[in-house]
Amino acid sequence: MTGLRERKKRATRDALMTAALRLALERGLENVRVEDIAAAAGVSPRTYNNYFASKYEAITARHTDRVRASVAALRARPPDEPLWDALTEAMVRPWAEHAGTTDTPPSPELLAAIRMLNDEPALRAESVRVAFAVSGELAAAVGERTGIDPGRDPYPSLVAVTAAAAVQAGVAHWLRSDPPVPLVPLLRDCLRALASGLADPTREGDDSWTS
Amino acid sequence: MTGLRERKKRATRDALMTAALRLALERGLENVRVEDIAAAAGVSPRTYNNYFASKYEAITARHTDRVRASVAALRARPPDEPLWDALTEAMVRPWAEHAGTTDTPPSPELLAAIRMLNDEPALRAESVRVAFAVSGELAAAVGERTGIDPGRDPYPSLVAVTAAAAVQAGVAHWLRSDPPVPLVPLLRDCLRALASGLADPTREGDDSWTS
DNA sequence: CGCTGAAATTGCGTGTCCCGCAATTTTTCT
DNA sequence: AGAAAAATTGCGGGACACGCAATTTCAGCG
Repeated sequence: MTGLRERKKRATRDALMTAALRLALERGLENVRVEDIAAAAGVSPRTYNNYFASKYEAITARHTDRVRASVAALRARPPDEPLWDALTEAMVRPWAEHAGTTDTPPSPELLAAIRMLNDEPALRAESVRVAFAVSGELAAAVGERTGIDPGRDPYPSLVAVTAAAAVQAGVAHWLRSDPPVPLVPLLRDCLRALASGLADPTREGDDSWTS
Repeated sequence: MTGLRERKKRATRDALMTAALRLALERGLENVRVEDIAAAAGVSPRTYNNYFASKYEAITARHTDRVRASVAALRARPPDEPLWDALTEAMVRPWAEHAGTTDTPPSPELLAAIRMLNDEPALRAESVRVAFAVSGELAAAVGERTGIDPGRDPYPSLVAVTAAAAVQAGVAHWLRSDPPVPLVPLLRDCLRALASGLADPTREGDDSWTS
């Protein structure tokens, strides 16, 4: 039972996020001012900055919320599950829900949004900033799961940051793929390749990319 | 034989970089304005923005130039060298030159600079922005070396972006390490772990971290 | 119900930043 | 030496982020 206060805050935040993303997609990123977003959400420009510290935060908020969800997803996996199984599921899930499966393609608007996030340098910088901030928590979760102290051994941080990077690379490749490739299997491939060694496939003895 | 024009441009760019970093270290990042940097370098504030598009670009320029150097270093490696040997050398070299070896510790000022780059969110964002921009070229270099088209196969991008991430993680761990750990061997360990699979060391069958 | 304290919204002002434009100075080339 | 090209500079505007204080809105209680 949440009070009216909290519900209103969430509604305002959501309205700002939605309006910001919609306007950015309609007009292009540089043709949107903070004033426009605030007006579209029905609040004052000053209130905008009470919710988001920069113009780009609101636009990337949906995406960065998904990233944050990955950490929670990892913590929600059964503790005895092997690390890379749990990590793969946790990283893939936020994308699986929205980006469609093999037979249900992603909505054009979502695709355009993700594309904009990857093409606009300012938005890339913002989302990567959050990704790195979150990677600390992700490393902590990996540390708990493996029993390795992230302060003493770089392994948890290494796993967290490279896994996040692998997802980034996978998404970027997905956006460029022609003909289109289903995202979720691609992400699984990337994470599997990461976990089993990124051996040069032009040399002998590796078959992780032939399946 | 370079003309006067080009030499002067390099000199002013270098003066701006140096002044920006020095002032940021002396006063703290938020207590330095573009006007101050320009004054310290002996140019007008307007000229500053002819060289750097943002206040933070100049401060991170030394570091981002190092990152760019990694790509050139990879391209300079002998073409028949195994991928991960070449990649490790290319990624480590820019750090090896400045961050000291086991017996020659890094200079305190450089350490403070790198620490600031990792602690200040604005500088992190700027350096990561450049890192990702460069990672495209790094992926291209990996593609050439392996003969794999980055547009068709995600492998080159995956290698490039995860290797960059591994270096980031290594540097971050190095900054936190107490007692201090020599950086170069640590980076080599991180890249070797990445290349040979980030298997969970708490499970059996992996010895890459015991050497 | 009405009151009181807490929390959120808002308006205003300020400092900073980034860039377009045109004028001026500096370098290069013949 | 003089013309062309390039860099520097001053000016001005647009936008952004934030501190501060006033106002409005909500929550809890007698």
